[in-house]
Amino acid sequence: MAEPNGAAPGGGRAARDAEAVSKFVESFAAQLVEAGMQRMPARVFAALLSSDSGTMTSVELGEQLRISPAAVSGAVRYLAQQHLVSREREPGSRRERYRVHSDQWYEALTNREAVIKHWQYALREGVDSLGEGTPAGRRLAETLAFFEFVDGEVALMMDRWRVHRERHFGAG
Amino acid sequence: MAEPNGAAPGGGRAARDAEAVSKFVESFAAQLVEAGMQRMPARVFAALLSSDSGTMTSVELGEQLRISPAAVSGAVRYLAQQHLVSREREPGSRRERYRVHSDQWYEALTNREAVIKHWQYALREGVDSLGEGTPAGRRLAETLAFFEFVDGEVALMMDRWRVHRERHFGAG
DNA sequence: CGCTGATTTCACAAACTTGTGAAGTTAAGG
DNA sequence: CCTTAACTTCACAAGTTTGTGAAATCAGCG
Repeated sequence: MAEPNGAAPGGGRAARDAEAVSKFVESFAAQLVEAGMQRMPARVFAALLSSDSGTMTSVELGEQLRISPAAVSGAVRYLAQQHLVSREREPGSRRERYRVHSDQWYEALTNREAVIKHWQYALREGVDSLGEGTPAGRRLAETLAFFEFVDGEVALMMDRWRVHRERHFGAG
Repeated sequence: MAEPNGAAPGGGRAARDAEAVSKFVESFAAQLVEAGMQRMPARVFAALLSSDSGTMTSVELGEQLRISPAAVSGAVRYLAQQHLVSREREPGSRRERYRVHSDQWYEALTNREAVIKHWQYALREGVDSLGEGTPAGRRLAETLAFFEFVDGEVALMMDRWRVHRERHFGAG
């Protein structure tokens, strides 16, 4: 049988408690679902996050999560599109490995670039069609200003985070 | 007929272009849906946002959005729970008004207090059950540190926003 | 180049969500 | 207290989403 998570029992380190891992995976996935991610991508992502190597194959994911290859395929496609995981072909094998980059995933969380732009566009439309001078128009203009403010602030915050991270966790 | 949005035609100001308002309401609601809000709450909220007085009655909402009283009821209950709207009883009437506080709603967006706490709890559980010393445990610890960092930064950012807002929009 | 194992695509059944009509509850005003 | 308008609750039908099995496609390797 394949050894999930790159930690082979008897391989020099105590075997991971499969049940504890699974418990974490499911509860973390539940958080992701609550935050709007679909169930399968959430579970796959959580499983990858909790693997020591940060990579798992399709088969390993299917076994840990008890889902079909089709479900793994769909989840991975979604995660790759969102830049939350990358795909690697193992040289000399037709097997693929999916990898989570620990430092990229939460950056993606804050990279709402496209999303923020859509909000700003919708709000600008609103200000125009309701009229700048109307109370409703002014309310929307203020909301728009808030988004513009946040947009800039988040970029600065991430710069500070990288410094903070460097200090506490060493170079990436 | 009830006059939606508190702007009575012939009441001294040009009548709002009902179709333009509706177009904005639906497109803004679509953004909210994309961001994870259910359809009805999103539409009700967008309608309130685009009303001049910032308040609408159940009947007005039902007419503008073409939905049943039951749908209005459910949507409003959800929005009130999320502190996105408040309910007011008109004195001397059995009719209720629902109000959006322009400055409260985007604050609520960033007040992920409860949500952030859940994430932090889930991640701490994960660090514990996977082991602080393992690669996976370290990955989770770093993610947890990120959330803690963001938590603090967002609070500071909102302080700066209030100053910025005061300057550009005058006192609330 | 065909064999074979890995991954993807596709149609569908099951499960879940959503909004409605209708009945039920509440409270203002006679 | 009875009437009646306003709001809420509830069961259900319609619509949507989700994950699966099976078939199809892809890519090493002999």
